[in-house]
Amino acid sequence: MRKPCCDKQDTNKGAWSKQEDQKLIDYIRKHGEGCWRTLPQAAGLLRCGKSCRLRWINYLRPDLKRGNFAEDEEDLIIKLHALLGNRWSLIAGRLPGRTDNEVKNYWNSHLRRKLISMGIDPNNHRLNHSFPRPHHHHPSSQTAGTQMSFGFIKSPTNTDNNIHPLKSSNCDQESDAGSCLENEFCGDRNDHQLPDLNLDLAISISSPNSSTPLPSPPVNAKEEQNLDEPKMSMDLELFVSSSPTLPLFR
DNA sequence: AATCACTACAACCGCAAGCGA
DNA sequence: ATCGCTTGCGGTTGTAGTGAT
Repeated sequence: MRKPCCDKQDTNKGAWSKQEDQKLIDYIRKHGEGCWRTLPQAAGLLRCGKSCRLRWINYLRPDLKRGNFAEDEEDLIIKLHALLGNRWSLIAGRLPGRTDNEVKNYWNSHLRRKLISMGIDPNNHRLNHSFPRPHHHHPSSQTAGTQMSFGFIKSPTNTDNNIHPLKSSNCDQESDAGSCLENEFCGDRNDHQLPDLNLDLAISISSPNSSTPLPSPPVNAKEEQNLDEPKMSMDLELFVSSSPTLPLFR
């Protein structure tokens, strides 16, 4: 077993009781999210600040959506994962009402498996010949019927922190993920080496009434949380330029 | 009915970044 | 510059729930 994160003997651990939840909610309603270190004592909770913060962010916050992920959310997570890797907080920042923990769990329990079953390596979003090959992609053969597009691959020598876009995701209009990937990566193209490219990520609202993308979101995940993002399906748009690479992430 | 295997998700931990003294 | 504290992130674990045998 691991060592406890708090040295205090008298802090509760494990599942939260309703009374504890209520104390935390009441305190934050009155005083707002403040110093997590001192919050437990001030709120009368026998928990460490870290535990309170996690409970609030992942479970108690009033703006959480909860419930099943919609198809467009799945699609967006996959696209963002291809672009960002395991930057769960950044990915969650693009999904209103979702937390990094929720996205991470959903990825690990659903989406990873889904990609693997389609013959796609979830680590690099490539067709993986050691995984089960996708049968020739009838949309109906996909469990959720999700239309997905994967416009990105990693260079084989790169880590998650260095993922290259191969092409913007315009192939999703007529083909599903597998065939899109096949078009992109069939043959020996897995060895393709790509130059460093600058990425500019933007979300646009795929509502019939709004055809113009929103301005590029701030790169800081905290600032992203403050965006007044409409709760509707979104399309991911990538702008690839040859300008010097800008720091996108911390 | 009992047991086992698997899944989903809440919660924990260690680490690193950020920031002020 | 560096030290200590706090916060936030990502990886991992624990466990309740559910289906299969």
